[in-house]
Parts: sequence; C-alpha cells; structure tokens
Amino acid sequence: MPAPQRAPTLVDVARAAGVSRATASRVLASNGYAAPHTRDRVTAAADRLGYVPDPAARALVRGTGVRLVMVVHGTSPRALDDPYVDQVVGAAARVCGPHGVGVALHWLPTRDLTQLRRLAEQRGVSGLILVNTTPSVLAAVPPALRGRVASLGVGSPLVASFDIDNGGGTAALVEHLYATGRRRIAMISGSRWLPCAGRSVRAYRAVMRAAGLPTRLVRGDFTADRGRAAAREVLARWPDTDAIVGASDTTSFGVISGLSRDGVQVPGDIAVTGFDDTPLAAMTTPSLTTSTHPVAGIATAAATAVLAGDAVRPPMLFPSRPVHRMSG
Amino acid sequence: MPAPQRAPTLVDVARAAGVSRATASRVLASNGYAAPHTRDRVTAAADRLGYVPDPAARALVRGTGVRLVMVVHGTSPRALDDPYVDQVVGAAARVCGPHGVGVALHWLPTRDLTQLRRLAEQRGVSGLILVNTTPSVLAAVPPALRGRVASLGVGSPLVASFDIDNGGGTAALVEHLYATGRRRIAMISGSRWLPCAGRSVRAYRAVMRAAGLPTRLVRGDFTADRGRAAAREVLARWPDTDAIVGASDTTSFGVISGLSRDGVQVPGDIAVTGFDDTPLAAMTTPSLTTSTHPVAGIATAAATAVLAGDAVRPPMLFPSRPVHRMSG
DNA sequence: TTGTAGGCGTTATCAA
DNA sequence: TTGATAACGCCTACAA
Repeated sequence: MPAPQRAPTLVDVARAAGVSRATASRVLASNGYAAPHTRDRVTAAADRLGYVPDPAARALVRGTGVRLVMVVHGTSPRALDDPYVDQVVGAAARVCGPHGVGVALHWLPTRDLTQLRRLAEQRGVSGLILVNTTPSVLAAVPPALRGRVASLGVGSPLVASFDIDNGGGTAALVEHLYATGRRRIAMISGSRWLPCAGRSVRAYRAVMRAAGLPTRLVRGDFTADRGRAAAREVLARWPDTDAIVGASDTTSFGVISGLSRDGVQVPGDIAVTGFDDTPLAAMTTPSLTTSTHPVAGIATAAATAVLAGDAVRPPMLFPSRPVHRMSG
Repeated sequence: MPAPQRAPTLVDVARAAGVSRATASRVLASNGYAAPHTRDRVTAAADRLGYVPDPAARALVRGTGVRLVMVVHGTSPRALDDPYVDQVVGAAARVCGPHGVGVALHWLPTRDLTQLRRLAEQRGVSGLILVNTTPSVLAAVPPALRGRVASLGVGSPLVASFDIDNGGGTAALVEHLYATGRRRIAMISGSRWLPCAGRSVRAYRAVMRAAGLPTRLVRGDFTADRGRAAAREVLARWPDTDAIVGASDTTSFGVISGLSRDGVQVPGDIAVTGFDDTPLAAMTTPSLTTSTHPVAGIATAAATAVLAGDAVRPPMLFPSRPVHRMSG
C-alpha cells in the first residue's frame, strides 16, 4: 500500500485491475469496447480504490469546460439581487457536484449582449443557462454554443427552452376570481421587455374578453414598490375595482401593503392574487392566493440538459398551478 | 491572422509577444522574474488577443481544484431547501467566474460526517465552505483542508470563521423592546445544536438578567410552523407576555400568524421581533422589526478567502443591526 | 479486444 | 532574466 494520502488516479486503477491505462479509461469514461470480464475487474478496482476522475484533466483533454455559467440578463447588476436567481443557482449547484463542475453567476448587461460571445469562447465554460431571456438575447447567442445552452424562459432553434406556462397559470387565476364573483378585475403587469410577462397579459386579456369584461391594465416591474404605487393608480382610474392580479408575488405584496395603508380590505373590498408562490406567500396576513411553479425542478432540468449536452428539444413547459389562500 | 475561432492559448500570446511559453506564463500567472519591457509586451499581447487562461489546464498542473463546494450540514437533504443557502450559494457563485471555478452544493448528513474526508480527498475540489457548522463538524474537518476551508459560523484553528454577531444583534433587539416599555419578554430559540442559536439565547438571558427580569424561553427550530406552535406555548405558560423575540424571521412570521389567528394584536398586545431581515420582512402586515445581516457580504468574504487560499485568521464577526419596523 | 503513444494548456524546475 | 523540458491526469486514434 504505497501513496497513502494521494487520491487514486487512473493508473492506480489500471494497475490494480491488471490492465493498461487505455483500457481502464475506456471502461470508466468512454464507450469503447471492453470484455465483460475486464470491465468488471476495472470497475471493481475503481470502487475499491474510491477512484474519482479528475475533472480538470478530463476537461482539459476533452475540451469541455469546468463551470456552468448562469447568465442573468438585466439593465443593472442588481438583476442578480433576486431570490429567484439565487434559487435557480442553488438548484443548478446541486446537480453539479457529480459532474465535477460548478456554477458561476454572471450579469449580462442589456447594453452589451456581445458578452455572450466572449463567454462562449472561453474555455472553462462548459455551458450557459440564460435567465430573463428576451428575443434580443436569443439573437445574440453564438452558434458555437449549440448543445450547451438553455434558457429559463423563451427559447429558439439554438437554445433549449425550460419555461413556465405563465399563460395557463394567469388564466386559471383570473378564472378563479371570476368564479368567485369578481367582475372588475385589474392587472398589474411585469416589465414590458420580458416575454413571460407578455404571456400573462395576453392570458388576462383573453379571459376577460371571453367573459365580456373590459380590461384594466397598469404596467408594473415585479417590484413591491411599484406594486404599491400601481395599486393606487388602479384605484384612481377605476375606483370600483374588485380584484387585482399581480404579475408576481412581490408585486402583490406591495399591492396589499398599499391597499391596507389606504384602508381597503383584502379580500373583502378587493381580492389580490400573486404569481410565483414565494415561500412567504403562505405566511403573510392575509395569506396570498397565487400560482406555484416548480422553479427548482425547472433549473435542475435545464442544468442537467446542458451538462448532458442534450440536443435542443421542443420547449418544455412546466405547469403553473393556482394555490388558493386568503387574499383572493 | 490564423485560427479564427479557437480561443487563444498561452503559446499564441507568447508568439505574439516574441517570447517563450515559460516567460509568458511567468508574467501572466506566476510571480516569477520578468524584465519590465518583456512584461509589458506580454500583457499587451494577452489583452489584444483576449487571452483567458484555461482553468482546467491550470488546475491540472497546479493541483488546485476546479470547484468550490458549499457544504450544508443537516439531518436531511431538506437542509438544502433554504433561501439562506440559496443566497449564500448565489453570492459565492458571483465571485467564482473570474477565478475560473464554480460552486457546487453538497448536503453533509449529520449521520456521516466522514463525507468531509472524502470531499477533501477529491481532486477537483478547490475548497469548502461550511454552512450550519457545529463543533462536531469542525472536529471532522481533515487537516489536509487547511487553508481552503471556511465556515459560515463557528470556526476552529483549522477553519476560518465568517460569522454573524448574533449575540450583539439579539441583545440590541431585546434592549429595544425594553426601551419601548416591554417587560414580559419571551424568546423562541433556534435549534439546540446550532452554536449561533446558543449565542442568541445567551444574549437574551444576559439582557434580561441585567434588567432584573425573568426569562421565558421556548425552543423553536427556525421554521414558521414551529413558530406558530411555540407562540401558543408561550401564551399558555405566560399569558401576560407582552413581547416575543423570534430566533429567525421565519419563526416570527409563524408567531405573528399564530397570534393573529388567536385574535392577539401585534404589536398592540404583543410586540414581535425577527432575525435575519428576510426580503419580505418589510412587506408583511405588520412589517417585521428584525435584525439585518450582510449575508451576501459574508459569503463573498468567505468565498474570496478560500479561493485566495488565505491563512486562517481570527474569526471575522459581521454586525447584526436592528431594523425597526411596525411589529415591535 | 487490448496496449502504445501522443497531446490537451499550464506551470515549475532547471540550466543557460 | 530567459528558454528548454518535464510533468499534471486523462482521452483517443492507431496499431497490434
């Protein structure tokens, strides 16, 4: 038993199994030929020695990178200061260990989408996951990234999409409000430039039209502050409003906070719904009716696909399911 | 202009600068000698070519790993399902890119602390950051990790500590409650096994003793559900309680939710304080008085230290500053 | 089916 | 102060 401390390397395994490096490598990593008997001996030796391939060496020779970059698009670096981003990074970081890679977080300025090209060219980058994807971002994705880029949002023929069915989720909430007697339903939307926000708005419009009701739309930006202000705008323009659909939980927390400061009862006077099912949606008073999304599951799926180098498949739509609580 | 697509390598830089690989390497990475003139030429060439060292090659030859592992200690994998963990991972992921590494997330089961040894032996692991650190975890840290392990919590001679001044923060909150007239102050603590929870409890005890008041202590576990139940326990045992100090915001959200369901007014009847300044502490009704912590800053400091391979320094205590809102 | 040999991009140890 | 040169651990033609 020599080398007591050093981590076992491929040569150690090969020697222990009585084969050459190449054979051991073939069995352990590549899909090359190997006699069943040999295969067994090698895997047995690897297990016994607790062999773990060195990701650096592997990445070097294979030309694959060593880190998965989470690319968050936004106008300022503050785009990274978002619990949603953290959650997504956390989920990706969970699936990275076994692949011998890690997650890095990068802000992609709206002003300089060419950074995408630079990221793609970097050796060391095994793949990209796009967050807050817009059509312009998709357009800026260099072809060299094919097979190792995914989007948590809209996709393209080049970029695999792992998205939430915002339309369906919003529609379900609006229909729920209608079913519980609300008729003067307003919506506070998300940022104009985000495709997913557009889908929500369209769904809201569609349901209202189908019900023969007029729409009441105020632009928001996913922040609570804007939600608070927007709620007042709604009341100023349409004082008889009896429900407000927020584009995000955060928006709706702001809405409720603004309303209650103005002495408006929720849900007595106005019902409020959120979107996302933030952990604390269940904790507030009143608790927030919202739509829940398997965020971690989505990020996990995207990371797994990128790490596996899967071919681009048709967009994957994850469900948005309503959660009925006290606020609406 | 040959090789239009391939990322520039060290040879390219060397050739462009008219020096040898070794010299280029010395200038760009190591601290070796180089004539000022040479140095300039090499850096200029590197800039012009947009040279970025291949982290894999570097890690391979230097024996340094390629990922930073965030090790979260807990009894079940659900220890990873925590916004705090996500936030910490996100912060670390932000500082990783420039170093050519990424973050992986790993659950360290209380039952099997020997996993730490296995992690330490893995090539590919450049360093560890411990979360939810306990003395037993510290004891299980193998010496081989010296210089590349940090703890977000208690430390040891081997493990650098980046911690929050829970004691100071809690004391400030309790003193604030006292200053605003509360005298029958109860505390709902955190999990018994977490050192930081112990510090909070001690601080609470100390302030109460100094004020000549009896303590009212109920054990919590940082969850909202437990907070709700614990609030009722407090009321059952000490019906005249006029303030409750929660060990975490989540605990306190549960407390408030429980109290308001029982018709108790916050802060009218009972003041409630949290701990952590969760994003939504400001959004709830009533908004939560709590203590704020530079979590991202702490994680950033820890990650930076580990990536730099800093020597172990005395524990670094980050401030816990009270935020006065509506609940207390 | 297996082994030999060369190379991936860097760094570090020597001489020069 | 600089330049050859030998690793680092692994994969993959190619040859046997």
